[in-house]
Amino acid sequence: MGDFFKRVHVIVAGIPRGSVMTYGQIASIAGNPRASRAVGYALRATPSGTELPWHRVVNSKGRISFRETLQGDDDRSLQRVLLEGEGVVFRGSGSIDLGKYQVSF
DNA sequence: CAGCTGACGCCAT
DNA sequence: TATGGCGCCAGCT
Repeated sequence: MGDFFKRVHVIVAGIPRGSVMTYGQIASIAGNPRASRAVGYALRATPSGTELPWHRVVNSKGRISFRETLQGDDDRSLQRVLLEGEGVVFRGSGSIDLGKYQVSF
């Protein structure tokens, strides 16, 4: 794992409960404003079992990118369920209000 | 060393 | 609003 992955890990670990950050934002803070894809790769490569709040990372449109069907609930992703569990409200279109939940620095 | 891939972003249609 | 195409960068083969 490169240094970039480590930084992404640290940044994501610091996202407060009930808030989110975008891939681009994380990439920027990590040092490479255009490495948003690499951020997704970093999260995907993260071994399960860690307590990394990966579900608090969404794309620039405030939408979920990675969908994992949940047993008995076709149209909902695990990520969405986890966020709703923290109080994040999804709009009918399936997006969240970034202006309200995104962490700002 | 040279592609290939992806939990993305941005702009044109 | 919804798609589609292309650029980007780090890791993997």
